[in-house]
Amino acid sequence: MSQNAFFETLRELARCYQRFECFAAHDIRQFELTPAQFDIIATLGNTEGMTPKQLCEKTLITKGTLTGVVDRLIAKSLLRRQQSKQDRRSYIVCLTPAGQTLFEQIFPLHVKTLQQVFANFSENDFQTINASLRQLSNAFRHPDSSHNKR
Amino acid sequence: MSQNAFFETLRELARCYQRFECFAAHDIRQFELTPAQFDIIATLGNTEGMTPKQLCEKTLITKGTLTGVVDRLIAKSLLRRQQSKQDRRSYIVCLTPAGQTLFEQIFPLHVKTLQQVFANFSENDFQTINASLRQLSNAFRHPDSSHNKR
DNA sequence: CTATTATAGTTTTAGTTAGAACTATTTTGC
DNA sequence: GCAAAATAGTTCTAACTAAAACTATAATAG
Repeated sequence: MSQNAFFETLRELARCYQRFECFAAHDIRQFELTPAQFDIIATLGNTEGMTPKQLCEKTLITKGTLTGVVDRLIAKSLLRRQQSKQDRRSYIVCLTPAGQTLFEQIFPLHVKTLQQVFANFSENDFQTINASLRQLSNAFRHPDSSHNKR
Repeated sequence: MSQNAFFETLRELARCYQRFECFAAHDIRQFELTPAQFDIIATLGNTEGMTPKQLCEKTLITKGTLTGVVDRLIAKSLLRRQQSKQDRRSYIVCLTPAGQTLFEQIFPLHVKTLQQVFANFSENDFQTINASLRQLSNAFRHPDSSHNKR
């Protein structure tokens, strides 16, 4: 069983991710947003807007899911759709003024929380952690190549 | 912006976890199970069964969710509920013979896949990665203590 | 012993999720 | 230029998700 050291690692990975989600959700819920909704708002902040396809790539939300998340944010008047001139299948999603205002409230606050969380991390810590995460990520995209869309 | 090195790390964490989920789902779906269902089956394998509470702790599935997942596995005749004698609020969940058979098929196969994925990882790699993940996890349970249930 | 409090599990709600099938448009190959 | 293939987004389905409110039972405190 000791040759299956990956069990421990996978458990740690899942726990780590879940704690992060749970932790981040705390800040976010105070503004009546869900984590997915926050992800979209934060991604669109300080941009001229982008297509759903670009949003999917940046946020790791899949396209079928994105439609619904964007719909709900539009219903809250935080986003709007803007017709694209190059491609009639597509459009640009961007923040409304209300969305912009919300972004300016919530984003700095969230950054501040994270700065506190990571206050004791050194440059070197981050490099080690990133290397670890990349090594893991790469392992998961390896075998069949029929696996894995990301 | 360079002082906010954590952005990169958080993105890597999310990507890593998602790739793992997506990767693991591939094996699992071939047996008509969802990741959450597999998690339960794998946890109950080689045990005498356990209470929902214990299952929640081991699998990171929350209690409200667990009820539904267990219900669906019972509907597939892979699990059964067994009344507890000590506590009438509770019961024991365990594999049926069919569940046991499925476990014996799918679990070794999944382990084998993972062994391939991690074939090039050394003992030392795992230690480094685990240390990284624990450092991250600990950061997320720190601040208010009002955060974080896990 | 009884009232209070805690715990085990369920239900409800609103939302996210992946995957697959679908529509509309664009791009490509011949 | 037109048929075939690719791409952008939507819709549909089944399931998972967290959180909160709920029911039933157990443990505790006075």
